[in-house]
Amino acid sequence: MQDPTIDILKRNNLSVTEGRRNILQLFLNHNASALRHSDIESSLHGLDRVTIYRTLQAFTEKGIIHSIPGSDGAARYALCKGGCEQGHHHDDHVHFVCVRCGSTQCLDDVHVPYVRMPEGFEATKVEMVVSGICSKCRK
Amino acid sequence: MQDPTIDILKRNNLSVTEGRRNILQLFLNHNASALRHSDIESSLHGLDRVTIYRTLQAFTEKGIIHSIPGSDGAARYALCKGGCEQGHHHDDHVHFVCVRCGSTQCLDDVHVPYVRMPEGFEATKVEMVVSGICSKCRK
DNA sequence: GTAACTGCAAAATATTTGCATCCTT
DNA sequence: AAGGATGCAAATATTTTGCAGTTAC
Repeated sequence: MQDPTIDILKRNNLSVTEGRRNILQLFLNHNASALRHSDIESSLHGLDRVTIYRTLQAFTEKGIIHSIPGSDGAARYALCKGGCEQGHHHDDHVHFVCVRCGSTQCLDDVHVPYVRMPEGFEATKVEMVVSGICSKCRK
Repeated sequence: MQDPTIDILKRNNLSVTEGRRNILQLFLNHNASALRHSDIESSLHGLDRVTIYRTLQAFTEKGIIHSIPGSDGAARYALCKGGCEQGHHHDDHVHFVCVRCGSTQCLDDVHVPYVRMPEGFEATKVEMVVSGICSKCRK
C-alpha cells in the first residue's frame, strides 16, 4: 500500500476507484485550505459533477472529510485530521475565511472554546468560523 | 409613528412600502427564530421572490437584520438587537440550530468567546453556530 | 456474480440580473 | 418630477434523484 489514497479508502470500506483516489489526492495536496465542489470539478475535468457530490457525501459520512459552514451558499470541505469516525466528527478546531483571497483554512491549533448553553438546550456540535485577512494576504 | 415598522424603515432611509413593512413585521413576530427566504415567501404570498431577496439584502446592508451561516445551502436571517449600523454588524451572540425542528435561534445572552488568532491572522468577524436540540424540542 | 460506483438526463432549489412599470417622497 | 422599489422574465448556480451501464471485489 504505497499510495495513501488506497489505504484510506480501504480502511473506510470504500471501493478504490480512480475518481475517488483523485479527489482524495486533491485534499491531501490542499491540506491547508478547504475545497468547494467547483474547485474539485475544475481540477479534475472528466469526472462527473454528480459523482463528485456523491463522493463528498460518502467521505463526510465516513469521517474522512468534514464540511465547513459558510454564508456564500457553497459548501466547503476539508480533511479530518483524526478522531473522526463513521458518522462522528470531532473537528473542534476553528475555521478561518479570508475575505481577501477567499480561501478557507482549518486552524488546527486553535480549538473551539467551551460555551455554556442556556437551560434546556443540548449542544451536540459547535462550529466557529472567523473571517478576516489570512497570514498570506497580510504579507 | 404608532407602527414600529414605519419607524424602522424611515430611520434607515428606506422607502416605506407595503412589502417591506410586511417582511419587517414578520421578523418582529418571529423574534425568537431566524427566517429563510422560503419562509417569508410562503408567509407573504403575492410578494415577488426577487423583491424579497432585494429587501433582505437592503435590510442586511442597513444593519436591520443579519445573516446566519449554515451548511444547508439556504441563507437565514434574524433581527439585529442593537449595535448594528450601516454596514457594520455587531452581533456577537451565538446561534443555535435545532436538528430536530430545524429552527435557528439567536441566543442573545450567550456571547461568542474570545479566541486568540495565530500570528499573522487578522480577525474581523467571528461566527459561532451550535447545533443540537433546542429547549422546545427537549420538553 | 453481485453490490457498489459512475455517467447522463432531468428536476428541484437558491440566487442574480435586466428592464419596463409603478410608487414613494 | 425623480429616484427608488416592484414585478416579470430569464439566466446562473447549487444540489438531488432516477436509471441504465460499468467496474471493483
